[in-house]
Amino acid sequence: MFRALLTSRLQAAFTAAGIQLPEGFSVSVVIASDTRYGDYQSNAAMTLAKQLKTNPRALAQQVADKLDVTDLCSKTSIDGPGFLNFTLSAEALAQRLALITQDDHFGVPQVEQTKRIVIDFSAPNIAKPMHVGHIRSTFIGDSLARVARFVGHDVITDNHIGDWGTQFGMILHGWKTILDHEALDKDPIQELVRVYKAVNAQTKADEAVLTTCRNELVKLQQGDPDNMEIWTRCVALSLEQLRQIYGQLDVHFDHYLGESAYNDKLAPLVEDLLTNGIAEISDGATCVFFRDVPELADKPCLIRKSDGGFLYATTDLATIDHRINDWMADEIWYVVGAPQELHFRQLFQVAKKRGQTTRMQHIAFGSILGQDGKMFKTRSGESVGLLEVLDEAVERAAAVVAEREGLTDLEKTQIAEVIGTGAVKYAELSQHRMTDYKFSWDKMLALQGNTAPYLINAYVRTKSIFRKLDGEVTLTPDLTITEAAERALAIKLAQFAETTHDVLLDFRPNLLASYLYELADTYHSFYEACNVLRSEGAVRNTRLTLCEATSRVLKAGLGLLGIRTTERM
RNA sequence: GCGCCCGUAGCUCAGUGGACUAGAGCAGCGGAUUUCUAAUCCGUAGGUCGCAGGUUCGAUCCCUGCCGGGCGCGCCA
Repeated sequence: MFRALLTSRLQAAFTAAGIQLPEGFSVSVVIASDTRYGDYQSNAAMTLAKQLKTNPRALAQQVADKLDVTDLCSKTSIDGPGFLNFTLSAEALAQRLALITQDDHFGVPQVEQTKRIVIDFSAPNIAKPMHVGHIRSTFIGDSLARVARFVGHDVITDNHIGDWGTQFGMILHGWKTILDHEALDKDPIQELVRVYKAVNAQTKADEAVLTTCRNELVKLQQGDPDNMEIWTRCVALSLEQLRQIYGQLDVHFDHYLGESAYNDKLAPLVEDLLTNGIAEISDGATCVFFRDVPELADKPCLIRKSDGGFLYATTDLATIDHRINDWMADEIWYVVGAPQELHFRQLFQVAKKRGQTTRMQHIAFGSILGQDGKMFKTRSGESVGLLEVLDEAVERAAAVVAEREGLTDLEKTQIAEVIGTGAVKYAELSQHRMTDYKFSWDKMLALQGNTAPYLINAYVRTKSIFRKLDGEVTLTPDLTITEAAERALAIKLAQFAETTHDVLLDFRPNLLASYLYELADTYHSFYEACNVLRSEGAVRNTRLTLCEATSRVLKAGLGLLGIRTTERM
């Protein structure tokens, strides 16, 4: 990619100019923010001059004299207080373009060191419907998994479903007293939710019910056959429904290892921690204290309740063991909401105490808020169901597709599905993961402007051109980039490589989303300015190559966001 | 009380690892098509980048304080 190439060339120029780089100083070249001066820029001379207390422009000149980029750039310049600017040559761009149309990875370099990365995301609870709150973890996690795989990592996706929580006390009691079997056959989750809510309400009114529920839970945890059977059925029913939703979303997991998978590991784990002196008993509960970590000094991590029950952190620790010991994970990424930041800091500290050096990363994200600006309450309050959102999205897309001509009903249905779900995914992924946002139907389901259909439409436009060619696609290396719109598109296409790698630097799919939007925007402008089919010779060939490259990058890029494309719309 | 995150156009949000006019979308206004299918394009209008200091040649971006909002802080997950 150009950024990496220019960076190493610039680095070499510093060395050739005999300039000693201070410890920790790295020469950086970035895509130009102001394209008036060039396509790439570096402020290395300015930042270095500051440290060395010399004149930045003079330093830049010294380096520029030694810079050898004639094979990449048609022009380099020193501007303003000492910016080094690079303008790519038409030849270099043309070469790059050809590569994008041929390379399996569209010119995106593979990582030098492949890592085995376990990504933990989505993690819905059994016996509860997925709601909009699951959108973020599911889509961000899925996208990061796709990007990590694409650049060469060995990724394991694991859905750590909540199949062993205290909610089962209520469900078990409800199952035995108020379950409607007919309703269960019809819509299992809906019936389980009804039961759960009903019992939950009972416990509020009657303490005795709460006690009964607790007893049911204890019996389950002790392996009571009846309760185990009910639990097994609940899990099976829920999983079936979950898989269906994931299928619709095109999200796939290598494993569905829920909390229950670690049940028999918890007691030995806690014993082990006590034996090693990592954990201690405090007020009857088993805790790990972090007295040497100031910010956690008064925030112990609880791993066993005074009644002997295990906790969230206990299961997570056992899960870490499994991922490290059995899966040989080099890294573990947790795509979980920001409110759980403290939990993960504690968890990682415990792992550290246990001598585990695997890199663990909490990829946090902000909350989806209701219209009142407060978090959707998953426990008591109402939230919007994920299925409901998807159905509505597909419906709205279908209304638009219905007016199109030349499409069969089946095609229309498929297009509406791709566009509807794509719109929902894009609405999430185009947003910075840390910002909270208010849930809005209109935003989530918009089909115009900066949305999935806008990007898919650009792809469709590339496809329709090749359809008109009717097989006559003979792209030759004979490229001449002359028009401004052609050049702008070529440069955008080349930046796919940088963007894809940047996504993983800070786990931000929205960088890719906004890149793809810009690419589509640039393509739409190119499309208006440069007619492809009516042009001739090398110009036509160049434009066709641009279309082909755009087509490939859009499809691949959207694919990395988990968004599918259609050939027509 | 302590900690974390956020505060950018009417609305919803990007962005900036320091450059002259801070970007999109939606909503508003004005244009473009007997097309390579307009879910498009072009133009226009709209912001003292929460407030106050500090560092710097230069800060929306870094530092400090404050204000506003969200979330978290021992037996839920």
